[in-house]
Amino acid sequence: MSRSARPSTREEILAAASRLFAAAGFKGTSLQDIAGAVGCSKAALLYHFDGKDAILAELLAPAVEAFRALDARLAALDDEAVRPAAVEGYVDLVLRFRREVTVLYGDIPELLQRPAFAGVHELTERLREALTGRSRTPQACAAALLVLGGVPVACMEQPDVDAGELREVLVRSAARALDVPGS
Amino acid sequence: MSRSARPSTREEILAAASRLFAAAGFKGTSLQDIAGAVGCSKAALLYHFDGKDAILAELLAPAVEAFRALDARLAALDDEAVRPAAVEGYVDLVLRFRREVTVLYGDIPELLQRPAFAGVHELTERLREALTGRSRTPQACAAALLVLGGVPVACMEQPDVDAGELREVLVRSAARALDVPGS
DNA sequence: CCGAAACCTGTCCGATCGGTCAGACCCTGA
DNA sequence: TCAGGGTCTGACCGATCGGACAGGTTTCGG
Repeated sequence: MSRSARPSTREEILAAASRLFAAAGFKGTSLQDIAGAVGCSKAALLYHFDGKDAILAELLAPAVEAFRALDARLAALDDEAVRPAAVEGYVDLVLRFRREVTVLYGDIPELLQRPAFAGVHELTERLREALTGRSRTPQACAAALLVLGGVPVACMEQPDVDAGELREVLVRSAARALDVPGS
Repeated sequence: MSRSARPSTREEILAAASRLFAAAGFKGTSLQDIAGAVGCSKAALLYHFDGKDAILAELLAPAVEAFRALDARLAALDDEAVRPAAVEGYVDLVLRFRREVTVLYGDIPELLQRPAFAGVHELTERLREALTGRSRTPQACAAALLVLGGVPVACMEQPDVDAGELREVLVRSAARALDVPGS
């Protein structure tokens, strides 16, 4: 009786939910969608899990725990050593839990497909090329995406900071990340 | 076109929708919520706009148009001049349309409040401090948020790139953005 | 003063959501 | 053989969603 020989329904549910949450977001995925992907009834999901939130919680538990472990590791370092360790640790964390992180942003793609955002995708694509100086090296692409995704977050999270000051520091940081000459 | 003597119902709807969309996301805001904030009936919204999507479209139209203008401006530049212009143009664009950009990420905060993400907010806060070396200068904070928001996007948008390679280039770009010594 | 257009409301609709429930179908150990 | 726990289903529920519709009220030009 090896418990992990065949994929149990429970594991199939988690796998399907992970895929669907990452593709269409948490809100954008209904229990019916998951049940359809697994090939069982919606009631079967709710037999194995105490609701939709419980599925999400179990799916993200390893990622959250790893985040907590990183936090504990960084807390033991002094102010000098903490910065490079935080950078490497964060990048590693995100890369290790790519799928889980994608769940967080999963609702955005569907939003971008609405008529209000018609053409924005192509604009973003060209902006990404402009940020790399129309180069295609992995280094340039990754840096461009870092700026593309980071600037809005930096602006959103600091709504009270003066726009002029924010502009100056963000342009400088972004240019450094991109290795733009003269920065 | 209506003359803007006092705020018309139509303008009140747009203002309330902008506020609510940014706070709770597009999906997270119902027509009933908007109507309640404005102080009118749900049917009144649908008299002034052809559905929920139309409200979003009108709300974001100026931002999309500005994005398009930036795209046209960048297209006329050569590969050398385009990079610094793209950086400044993008930062300016996002800062000018902070509210509109926030709508895109609006669904995330509510998601983060679910039990699955219990404690993650505090972890993120401490990680931000670690990335700045526990400093509080605006430059360091903005750079940390740029990295915090940019790394997941860079990982998500390049799912096929080898993790090891992505790790190396992201660590380097992030460290440069943060101005970490020895990068 | 009147009729039409603009504005707004209450009410209703079909669809879909997350979730509940009684019962049926196994498989297994006594 | 039968009892019982684990598994799963179909039917159903209340709530909420975006939206449609008929009709009432206000405003305004002729």
